[in-house]
Amino acid sequence: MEEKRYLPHIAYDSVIFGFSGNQLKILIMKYHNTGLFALPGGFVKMDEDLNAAVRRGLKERTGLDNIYLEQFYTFGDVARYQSGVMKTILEANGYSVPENHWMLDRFISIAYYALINYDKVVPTPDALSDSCDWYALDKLPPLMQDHRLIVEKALQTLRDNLERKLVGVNLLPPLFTMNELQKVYEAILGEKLRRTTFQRKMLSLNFLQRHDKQYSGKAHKAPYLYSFKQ
Amino acid sequence: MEEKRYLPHIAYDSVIFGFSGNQLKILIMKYHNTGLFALPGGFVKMDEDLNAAVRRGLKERTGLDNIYLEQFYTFGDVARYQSGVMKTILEANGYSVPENHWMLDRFISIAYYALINYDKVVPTPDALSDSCDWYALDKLPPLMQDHRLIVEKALQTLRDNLERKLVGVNLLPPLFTMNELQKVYEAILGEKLRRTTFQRKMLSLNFLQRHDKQYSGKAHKAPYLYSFKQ
DNA sequence: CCAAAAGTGTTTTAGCTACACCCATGA
DNA sequence: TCATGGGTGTAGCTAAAACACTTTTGG
Repeated sequence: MEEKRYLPHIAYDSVIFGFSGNQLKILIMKYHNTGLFALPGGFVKMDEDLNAAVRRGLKERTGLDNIYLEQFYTFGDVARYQSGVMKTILEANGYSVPENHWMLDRFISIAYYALINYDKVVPTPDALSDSCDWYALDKLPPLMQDHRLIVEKALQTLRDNLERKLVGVNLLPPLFTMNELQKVYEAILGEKLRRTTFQRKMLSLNFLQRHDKQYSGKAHKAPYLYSFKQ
Repeated sequence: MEEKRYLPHIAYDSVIFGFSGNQLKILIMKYHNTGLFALPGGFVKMDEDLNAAVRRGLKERTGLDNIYLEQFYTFGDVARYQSGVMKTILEANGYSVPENHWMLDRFISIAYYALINYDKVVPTPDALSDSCDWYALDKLPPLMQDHRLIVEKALQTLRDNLERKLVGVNLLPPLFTMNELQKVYEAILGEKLRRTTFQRKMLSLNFLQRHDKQYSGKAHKAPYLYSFKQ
């Protein structure tokens, strides 16, 4: 955490999406003894690529490599930064903070969103925080600074990209039912979709591989299992 | 240009699109005595919003306020920066540059694209450059650092946004013919479009206002003039 | 046999393409 | 009256939506 190891004035924040219980959820950190909630973020080392810094942070918080990751906006308003907030966090962790500490400066933040398989993640807090947990999008705690805005822009970008990119492959396990895939789309779009239309559209896109049926033990026809081709 | 006025390690670059002679063109600067070509860019003042810094730079280079502006990516690789290039530029302008000059450090660059009305612009070079001129996209000079990549990503983003955003309104004068609008779309997409299909699609989108015909003096039916509604 | 969910066949609708035709204009 | 480019009508095709129907499963 000492000065000169990281680029000053530059940070990143990540909106990490997972899917569980038919809901879209994101990872939120809680800082020690402050009641402050924040997106997982971090800094860029002097000799480190920006994208590599974000992947390093994701690895630390989720334990996962090779995450689907997309940069979507850089937040650079002066007003987004209040130096008092960071001072509170550092002092609550027992650091004595000089007035000119580099972490109290103004920061620009490059924001990314990530899509991961919920079941494979072990959320891990960092040194400054006492928890790192999943929160459903409609039950987020109040977030510090402009992090709420960052989440909303991430979700908007994800919606805009939904038709162009293969989103499901990153949020679902290797085998899944058509109904589960539909629930992912509904959670992202925030609206119900027609079952039959959805099924035909997905099949027509020709990226699904059909496998044996799954017998759920329920009193109805067993659904096929699917995986993503290639 | 002195230290402490600008945020270190942070720059922006802008891809400024204009439309003329049925071609898409962008503004390129040439640095004094170096043969180096670059995108118009700049730095962010300590107490200035990032977006405001970019608008300030655009105003200086084009004379225009209220430009259509969109941030599309932040370039943060270590390899994008070679300190020798900036040193060459500064020395060619008569500055004696100490080894630890802030402009020789590694920079992250936030990239924007702008859409402007070609006819309203007076391209203006800055203190370090001896020209600021329009270049057609297929006749760009070799650009320094990763600026070529930035241009290509800007064009790709513009294409992706073409269906979702009102692009023509920023590139054309207030009154224009359907044929001129089609030429804009063709220049952006890099392909020919069908005349009749294009006309009907644009009219069906319901954002065009039809005005009196324009008598061109040519030996054929005079086309209607259009403007964008609202 | 029934209820519930899955899968598919059929009809309807909407949008796009291709082609044709007519119109207006100045030489 | 001719060539040229502009505007629109129409038939045909394709993809999506809407609806209905059948199938499979466990109680």
